[in-house]
This record gives sequence, structure tokens and C-alpha cells, in this order.
Amino acid sequence: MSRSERLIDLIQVLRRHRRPVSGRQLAEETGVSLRTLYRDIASLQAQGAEIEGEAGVGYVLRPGFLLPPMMFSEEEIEALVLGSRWVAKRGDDRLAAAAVDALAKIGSVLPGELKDKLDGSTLLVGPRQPIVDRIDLGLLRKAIRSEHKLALHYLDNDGRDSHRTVWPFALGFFEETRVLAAWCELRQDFRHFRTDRIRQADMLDNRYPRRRQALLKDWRVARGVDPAGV
Amino acid sequence: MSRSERLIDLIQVLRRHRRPVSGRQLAEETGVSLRTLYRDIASLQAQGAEIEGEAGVGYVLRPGFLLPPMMFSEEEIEALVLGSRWVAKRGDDRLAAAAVDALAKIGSVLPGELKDKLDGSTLLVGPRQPIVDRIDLGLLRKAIRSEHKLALHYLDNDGRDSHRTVWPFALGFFEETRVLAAWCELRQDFRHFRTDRIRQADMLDNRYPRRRQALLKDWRVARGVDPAGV
DNA sequence: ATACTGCTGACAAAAACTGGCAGCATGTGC
DNA sequence: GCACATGCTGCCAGTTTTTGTCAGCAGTAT
Repeated sequence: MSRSERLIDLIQVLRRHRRPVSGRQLAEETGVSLRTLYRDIASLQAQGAEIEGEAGVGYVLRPGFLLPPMMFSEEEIEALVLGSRWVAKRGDDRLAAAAVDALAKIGSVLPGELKDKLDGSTLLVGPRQPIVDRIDLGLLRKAIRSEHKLALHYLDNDGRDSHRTVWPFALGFFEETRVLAAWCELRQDFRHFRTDRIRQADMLDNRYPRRRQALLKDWRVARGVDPAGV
Repeated sequence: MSRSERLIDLIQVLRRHRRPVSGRQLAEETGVSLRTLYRDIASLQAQGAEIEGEAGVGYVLRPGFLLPPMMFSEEEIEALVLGSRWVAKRGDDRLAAAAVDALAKIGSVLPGELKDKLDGSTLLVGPRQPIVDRIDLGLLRKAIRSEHKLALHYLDNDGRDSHRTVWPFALGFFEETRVLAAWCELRQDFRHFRTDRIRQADMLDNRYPRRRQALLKDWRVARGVDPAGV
């Protein structure tokens, strides 16, 4: 296995472990000596991987994705840039910030001439009044990712307050609004919640008992939605 | 210079040349023997760079971007995926296809567990009836990129046919429609053309006499648009 | 204090890389 | 058809890089 392959492999090994892992163990799993492992870790850190080592504890990889070198066509880059611009305009604050950061990262590794091409890119996203949410959508995404229950304080269609515990599994971005899709414990059915009507959301400590993927699948079947779409 | 640095350098050298370049010349520019250059080319091709070599001619790099390894946070990846999904739904056919390809490329380099996360990703783009264009928007983008004039057959607001030569510099994606922004030779001013009203577009051989960036800048000033926005 | 761990330097062995050569295949120009 | 330019591969010796071992220092948890 070449060195560069091994480095990527090392990332994967690190990802598999949530708890800190000792260098000795990493060295065994990647089939290399401890000394070389330290050198590999240094290489990855130099390349921007956020690996943290602490004496007496071990290594942890800060959550994220290290993408290997890859080739994109001009149109594919245009698509990525246009899409990120859309998110930067229409996503919630945190996601919009992430889109801007991602664009900056891609831009920073392109040679000057091509960076200009992106900066002055000529694919534009039309304006629209921003959507205001009372809550942090980052919390909703976090609950979705970690499959945790949410306690919602929701303002009903008819203006009635309601409190429910739901199992959130998806977030839909429409033009006028955003919608949280979740299983509602109260109604024992799928329900959709406009994010601008969510007064408050608190993530509970316990996870819900089903897999997010399974919920998503059932929901699509229940709505008769093309599995590839929406 | 380390080997990996030299490989990236080689990509840049190839990009600088539009015409085919001989291996001998590339070897000189990268400061390496011809034999090693052939090996370098092979390495780049193995990494996915689309370099084409033809006996008796030389090497050409198919236009595109080779991104080095880079680290994205979980939210940044989510932003890229959501953005690409929006383009895949709302972009014109070619750009939508490019977005799908870009997503597939990113997906293919992620380890299984993370790929599932993307495939079953829980950030969704709301549906909407598709926009129909009579022309290929890829041609418009190509004209914009290469700063070539376009001959438009346009259906006016009042239903009148018109033929004009324009200098296209931007393409705006709105929810209901898409708009080509260009300098109109007929009116000697900026004009906007809804793409669904463009009956026919032909790219002319001659380039327009100004820089696309400059046009974009003037247009923004003329419209009083925030330079970072739209 | 002890055990565990991260981290660095030095140095020799192992592996990879490099350059030169030779040869073959394929394309261009005449 | 011919000469020429170019891409491409195998071989091999010299060079460079990578790797493993050893040794030592520093920080953390118990």
C-alpha cells in the first residue's frame, strides 16, 4: 500500500473510533511502526486534517470529511458554486455560513486565474426576502443526525399552541418556508412543522427507537413520493 | 520539491497551455527527465486527472479542476450536498446533470458509512414544476465563459419577435424563471432576457470587446446591487 | 510514584523514485 | 511508402525518500 493510500486509510480508522485511540493501536491497524505512525499523523495535520493528540489519552479526529484529490469538470464546479450560493442565500444562518466556508475552501486551493473565475462567477441566485425563524435550525439538524427526540412548542395552523415530542428525520427547504418532517408521538403519525411556527425546540437526552433512514423510507411510502425525489 | 508538489505543478503547467504540449517540454518545465515525466503523467491519470496523450501530438488536459485533499466539516458537506440537490432540481438540464455527477464523485470517495449518510441525507429541496426552456442553457454558459457574442431570437414582453446581438455575462436563477443578463448592441444598454422567451440563440465567432468581469461590475453599479449579492 | 501516552532526534535498512538507454507503437507531414 | 515526432514500456544502477528501531523527554491519569 502506498503512503498516500495509507494516510487515507488512517483517516478512516480514526473515524471508526469515537473514543480517543492510542498511537500504538493505530499503528497496528494500519500495519506500520509507531514511529512511522507519528510521522503519518504529522503529515495529515500538515494537510489540514484536524487530528488532536493528547499525552496519556490518545488521538481524536474532529468530525469532518477529508476528501482525497478529485477532478471536477468546469460545469461540475459551476454546479457546486451555484448550489452553495443558493444555500448561502436561502439556508438557515448556520448552514449558510457553512456554505460560505466551503466555497472559500474550494476557492483557496484553486490557482489564481481559476479563483477569479469563481469569484466573478456569472451564475447568480435570484433574491427573495429572507425567512425568519425563531429557533436555531442547527439544533434541528443535530437532532436529526443523532436521532434524538425533540420537544416542540409549536404554533398550530389555527393559532393554537401545542407541545409535542417528535422524532425528527428530515428538513425540507421550500422557497417560502422550511419544514421539519418528524414522527409525532402525540398523533402516532408523520407530521410536518413549519420552522417559522416552532416557538421552541429542545433536544431530549434519549434517542428515538427507530433508524432515521427507516423513518424516511416509511414517510416516502406513506406520501407516495418518488424515493429519489423531494 | 517533493513528488506530490511536482505533480500539482505539472497540472498547472498543463493548464497554461491550450495547445497540445510535448512530453519533452513538460519535462523541462517541471525540471525532470522525460522518463520520470511519463511516470508522473501516469500517476496523475491514476488519480483521476483527465490528461490525454496522443502519439505525434502531445498532451492536453481536459478542462477541469483537480482539487487537492481538503477537509470539510459535517455542516459544510451538508451545505454542498443540499446546494447540489437544489441545482439538480432547479438548474437547467446540463447543469443539473453536472450537479448529479459532482454529488456522485463526492459520494464515491467517502467510506461506506458516510456515503449512506449522504444518500439518505435529510436535507431536502422542495418540489416545484420544472421550468421549460426552448434552448440549451449550456450554450449560454459557454458564451458567457468564453466572452462570445450571441445572436438572440427573442419573444418580447408584448409578444413581438426581435432579433438582437448581445454580450452575455451572467445567468440568474430565480424560482419561476431564469434570466440572461447581457449588453444589448441594439439598445446600447443592459437588458435581461427570460430564457423561456428565447426562441433561438447562436454563438457568433467573434468575442465581444469588453471583459465579462467589467460588464458584471458596471451592471451591478447601474442596478445599485450589492456587489456581494445576487 | 507509576504506567501510559504523545512527540522528537539519530541512524541504518528497506523501499521508492529517478535518469538513461533501448525498443516498440502510433500519429503527422511529405 | 518514408522520415520524423511523439507516446509508452521494460530494464537497471544510482539517488532519494521512507521506514523501523532505539533512546529520551514531557504531559496525563490513577
